[in-house]
Amino acid sequence: MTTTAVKRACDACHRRKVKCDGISPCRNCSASQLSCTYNAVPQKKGPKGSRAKVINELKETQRQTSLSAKLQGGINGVAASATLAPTPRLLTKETLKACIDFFFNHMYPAMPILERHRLEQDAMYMDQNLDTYCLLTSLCAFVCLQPGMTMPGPAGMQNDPFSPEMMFGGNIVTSTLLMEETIRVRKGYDYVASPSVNSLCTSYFLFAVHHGLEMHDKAWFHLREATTLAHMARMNEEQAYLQYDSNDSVDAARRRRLYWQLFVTERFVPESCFARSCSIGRKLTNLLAVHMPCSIAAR
DNA sequence: TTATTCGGAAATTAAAAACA
DNA sequence: GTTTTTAATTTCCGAATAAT
Repeated sequence: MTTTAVKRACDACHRRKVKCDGISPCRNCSASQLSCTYNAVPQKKGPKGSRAKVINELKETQRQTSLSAKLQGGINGVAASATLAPTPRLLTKETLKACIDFFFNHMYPAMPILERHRLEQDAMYMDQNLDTYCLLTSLCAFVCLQPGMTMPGPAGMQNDPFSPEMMFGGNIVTSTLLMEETIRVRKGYDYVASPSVNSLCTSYFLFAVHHGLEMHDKAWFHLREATTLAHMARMNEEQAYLQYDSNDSVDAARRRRLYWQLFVTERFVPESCFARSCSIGRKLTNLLAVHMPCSIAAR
């Protein structure tokens, strides 16, 4: 009945949800004096992962949240802690993007434990996956503690649910908030049963954040937790990597680096070091530069 | 009145599962 | 291998709302 859909609508028509004629500049843009661009990168269509994945995830989160709502007697005493579900809009897309950028621009060489493409793919579904959500909140908590990291402020958009003040200590507040969010949401699902690489990274970031905040006992706890999870995932056995090497070399490489990261951190950032305040980022950079084989640190 | 916004139906696409 | 089923993404219709 109607005209056939154009294969690609321009950015403005897409936003406005109006029919685009697909030429440049399109009629709508010309009419409203907008510059007609086609910059948006189309998402991959079609199912991702196993078919039942989403439905099972939804079931699981529903089960967990109803369960935790019952179990939770109110840890902080405030209404906000009635559930272990993620706090809506705590972690904005802008903040997340800024943190991911900062991580890969400044921290990645010292911690090559994330793979950018995978991370960005995963990030799109963080609302559906608690494991991913925790990884991202802990990553942001860690990144926003770093010297030189400025959080995206209210200048651009006005949606700033936890408005990070651009002054001293502002990032510490944000970091603490995100760290607590990670820990809280983590209680809502069983990340120990079959530890994923992401939950390992989450523990590692929790370690790093606590360390940065001078909470050394808890830092140590999370580092040990990460190590324990790594052993549970048999990351100390070379044989365990063989299956990944053939199927998913990116994942295998990540596992190897992560294991080394843990190994080096645990060995060279012992309790004695906790007594002194030092920038974990700088320290690890130095340590890893010396102790990590190039083949592993490379990329 | 016309212009704009946006919920959501329909179409499109691609991966997973089923089949031969 | 090919076909079917299913899920994710896209376009854009048309009702609701805002502007004039």
